[in-house]
Amino acid sequence: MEKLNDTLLYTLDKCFRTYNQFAQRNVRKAGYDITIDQWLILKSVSENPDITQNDISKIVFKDNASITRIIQLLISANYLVRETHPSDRRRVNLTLTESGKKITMDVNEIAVQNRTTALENINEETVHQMKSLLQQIIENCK
Amino acid sequence: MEKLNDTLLYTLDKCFRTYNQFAQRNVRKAGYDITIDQWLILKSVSENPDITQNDISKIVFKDNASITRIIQLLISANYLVRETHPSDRRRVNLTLTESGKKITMDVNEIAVQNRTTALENINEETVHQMKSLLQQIIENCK
DNA sequence: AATCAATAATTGATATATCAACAATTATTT
DNA sequence: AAATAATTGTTGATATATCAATTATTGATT
Repeated sequence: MEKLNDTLLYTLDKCFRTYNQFAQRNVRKAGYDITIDQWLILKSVSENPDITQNDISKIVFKDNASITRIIQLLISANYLVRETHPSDRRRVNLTLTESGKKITMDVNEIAVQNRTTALENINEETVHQMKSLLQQIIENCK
Repeated sequence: MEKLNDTLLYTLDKCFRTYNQFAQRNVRKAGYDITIDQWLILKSVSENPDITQNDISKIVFKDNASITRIIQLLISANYLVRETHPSDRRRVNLTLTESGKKITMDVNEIAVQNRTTALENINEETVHQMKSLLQQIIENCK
């Protein structure tokens, strides 16, 4: 039985978790009481104002149920407003509040900085290569 | 504000989740009622019989509290036995039961197969490159 | 030996992940 | 139009993630 930590996917796991913790720590250190996951949802609403929760779940790669619950928190934190969609009453209409807009932009700056730090000393070409590799793995897992 | 899904770390996230779901699905399809995370813990105990929970948490890159709780489940599923450590009573002594040993090996086979599938059409050299890149990112996040 | 610091593990609180079951609404079929 | 299917979202149950606080024990200091 091969050792646990020899595999690429172990390193992938570790990298993912390390980066997540790093990013979350920095957001908190900057004084924002929001998780990266919550921010990702705010961001996708801000980028696509007419988005459905189902679409969000695909974009951020999470379960529908998780999205519902994260959105409930964002509403009670007063970052989002939910109304029923005018033309399709199954859907919900999500709108960012003013403080929702503000925190989305503020945290975005931190996120950009996080990525810069995380990718320090790694050149564009390598990043590009890696992306297509990851894409290949994603395809293989379907 | 740049688009969500352009970044390397978004792809990393997606890849990680896709692989995890893929792997979990296959384990379940094979009839084993165990999560990948639980299996990882069984595996690290089997590889290091005298391991502490703290060490496990470092190896599988999770919080101490998570490890405690996952181990509680593994004990009630009768895959693990917990006793106090003879020479240090703060520690717990973890031992795999027979069925624990069996499932660890069985799921290992599936895991090997999963990795093979996930890494299909990707050559050794590229995998190697990617590992060191991920390692670099991990370093950058410290 | 008594005190203090460090280590190992647990517990509480809250957030998220996942699956399954469900309700409401809309779209399609007959 | 009525029946059926598909879509959108919610809820329940359970597992895991994370932080903070806590207990028990051991190690180090004085």
